Amino acid sequence: MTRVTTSARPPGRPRSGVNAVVFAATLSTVHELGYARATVDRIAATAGVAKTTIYRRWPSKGALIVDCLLDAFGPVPLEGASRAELMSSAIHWIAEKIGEPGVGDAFAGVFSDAVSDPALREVLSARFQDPYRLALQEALGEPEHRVLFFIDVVVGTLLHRMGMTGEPMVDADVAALVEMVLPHFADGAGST
Amino acid sequence: MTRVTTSARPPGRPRSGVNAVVFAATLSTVHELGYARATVDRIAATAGVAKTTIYRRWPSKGALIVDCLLDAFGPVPLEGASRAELMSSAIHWIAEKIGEPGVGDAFAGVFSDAVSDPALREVLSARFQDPYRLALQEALGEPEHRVLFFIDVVVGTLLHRMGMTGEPMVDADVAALVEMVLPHFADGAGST
DNA sequence: TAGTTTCGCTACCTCAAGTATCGATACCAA
DNA sequence: TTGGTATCGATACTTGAGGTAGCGAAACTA
Repeated sequence: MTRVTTSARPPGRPRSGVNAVVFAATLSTVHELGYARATVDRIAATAGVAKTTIYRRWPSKGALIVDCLLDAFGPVPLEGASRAELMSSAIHWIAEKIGEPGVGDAFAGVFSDAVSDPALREVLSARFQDPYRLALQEALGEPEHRVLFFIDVVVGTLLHRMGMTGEPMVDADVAALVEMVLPHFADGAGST
Repeated sequence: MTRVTTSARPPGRPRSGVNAVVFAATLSTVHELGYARATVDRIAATAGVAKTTIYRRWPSKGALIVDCLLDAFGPVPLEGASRAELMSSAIHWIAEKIGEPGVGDAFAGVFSDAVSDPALREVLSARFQDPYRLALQEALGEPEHRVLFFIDVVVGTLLHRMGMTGEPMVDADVAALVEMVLPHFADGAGST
């Protein structure tokens, strides 16, 4: 075991720490111009970075957006004494995140790209949805298909509003969403 | 009033009746290749029509898809003795339509394009969503914002499932969606 | 027969994703 | 100090798709 195991820094020039700058540039560009006009060229220019640098780190625009969203969302805050409080806070949390400038546009944009791009769909599902799904499964003690249904309803509703109107869902409607979803997922309800 | 009013056939060569053929070619191409790879070139080739003929009738790919969806969906069958039956049948109807080959892909695709294209969003909202919204408002006697919320939940959920998995929602989950939505829209409930 | 409009066809424009290459730079190890 | 390696920015390029322009031919009316 004379060789260093895994933590050895690889040879060559180290990467400069511009990921955070690129993420910020991505969100602001998407917010200003919309998803389709937020070209990688413009994002790179806004970040003060060469386009080739972005493609050296992310294999596609979709992968960049997914990483950017992962960075913007962070982990779910699964707080709340009761089951109802926990679900309510999770719904409000994601609604708030989707309402942040650029986040909802980027989410809806990459989601729509994924529809006709199986590879991107796999990335989106595995790297973005699965962590939240697993955390919710554990916190709620629900089987996988029920949590997937929960995510479909909450995220689908919020994205549909965002896509149809261009504006995030207002608080009153988010509250209505909570009121509608909670009884269906109360203990012992919705045995499907 | 010697001039012919409005019903005179316009001069020149009449348009050939290829709309139905183009719609069928659009759905089958989208079904086979997905939305992004269903280029106007391929759709035209499948329909046995020149690309310029398509652009003479529809100003953009998005407008073509919207018209194609209008043709595929047709009017909502608002049947049912009770209010619950009416909503249940409407939900099952749209779930079935979205599950038809090509329809869900086309819907999700044009929806995602609309996110970053305000003009297309306007077309989608005015020509596609509004007729159904008005019919539901009248049939249910609900105010506009409640019906919009209903549409967000139902369509958003179905499209999210379609976008994330590539497959339409199975019947059991559609039934769960009905069970979740109906109580919220029962008479006197959800006063938001 | 003249006028009008659509037809298919071909060529083209524009824009954006993604690739290739190059000299320069930053780091490590001998 | 010197070589090896991988990143950097910059520029140019390829590919693919939406959409347009212009042509002669065809179909209809008056």
